[in-house]
Amino acid sequence: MSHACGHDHDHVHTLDSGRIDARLSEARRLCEAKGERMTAPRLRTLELILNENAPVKAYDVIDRFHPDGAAKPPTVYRALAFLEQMGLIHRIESLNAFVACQGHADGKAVQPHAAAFLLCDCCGSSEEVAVSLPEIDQQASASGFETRRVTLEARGLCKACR
Amino acid sequence: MSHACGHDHDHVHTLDSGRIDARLSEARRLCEAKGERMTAPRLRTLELILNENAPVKAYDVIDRFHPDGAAKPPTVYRALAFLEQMGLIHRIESLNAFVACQGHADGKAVQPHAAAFLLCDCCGSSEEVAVSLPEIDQQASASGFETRRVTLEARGLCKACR
DNA sequence: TGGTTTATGTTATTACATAACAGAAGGCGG
DNA sequence: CCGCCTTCTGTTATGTAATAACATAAACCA
Repeated sequence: MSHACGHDHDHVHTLDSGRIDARLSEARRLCEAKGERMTAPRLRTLELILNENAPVKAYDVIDRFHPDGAAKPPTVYRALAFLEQMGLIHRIESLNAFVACQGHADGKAVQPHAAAFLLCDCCGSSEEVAVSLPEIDQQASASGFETRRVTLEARGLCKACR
Repeated sequence: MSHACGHDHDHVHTLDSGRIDARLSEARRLCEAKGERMTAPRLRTLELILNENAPVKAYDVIDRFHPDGAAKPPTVYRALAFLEQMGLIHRIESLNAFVACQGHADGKAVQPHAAAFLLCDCCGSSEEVAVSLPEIDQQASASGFETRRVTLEARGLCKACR
């Protein structure tokens, strides 16, 4: 896990394969429950995102998709759109990248939810946190604004990198 | 001011030229005060952003830069980076666009600040609101995370479009 | 005025994302 | 089982966003 800043970032570990398999199975079940199909490209895309516990670029998924050679962009972008709709991944706007939803890990709740992210500019790690936003809700109502989706991303340095 | 959704959006008005001139002068003064140079391409870029009171795409600025023909991308991207550093514009991550900072309008405070945005998906208008984020600050400290910059963007429908 | 720093001009390339259409696979009523 | 419809995938091409690298020019300053 080498990085732009030159450090090793041993603390940014990958999930072991058993853990990933468990989350892939869970994703399968979730889709089935919603009457949606968890197809091969969707599963492969999710697998590649779960392989990192940091946001992954679409073109990294594209490049790693096949053992020999890359996938075509639409294949992956379509899978990403689907996985996002299912609530299995989140798009990180400030990075043009995608990260697995932490709400599905460790048997936590599987409800779709608004999420906030703590994004380390040094090691690239991502932590998903749940927050309510009373102030912006209030400002929105005051303006007569109907909020549909909120993006909340904090960029900075994680504990290990400080 | 026609838009993708097919409406006219008369409520998304442009600033009159006197107002824009005032804000350009104010921007000049701000740069002078900071010992920075408000050059022609920077001023022109700011002018084009002030012409809309909605987020503007970089390539729209590029296309409109000269009366006859477009500017080269680096010219505009460099100006945008400068204006953002000066706190005169904000980047809207979820739109890949830039909007003038409202904190400089109407003689309000000129301090650099974290801002939140209410972004209408129908008419494209943007409203900048000031909010504090006690919950995410708290979550960040709990994780040992040092926040440097926060992106907060609410997408939805403005009062006029609802 | 000459050297240094900062900004711009220019060419080229890289990164990110989707349109459009053809074909395959799954679902379902007959 | 067949035919139809819908959904998903494959493929080509293109559109959109952003930056690298280096040459030139302008401002700053000793």
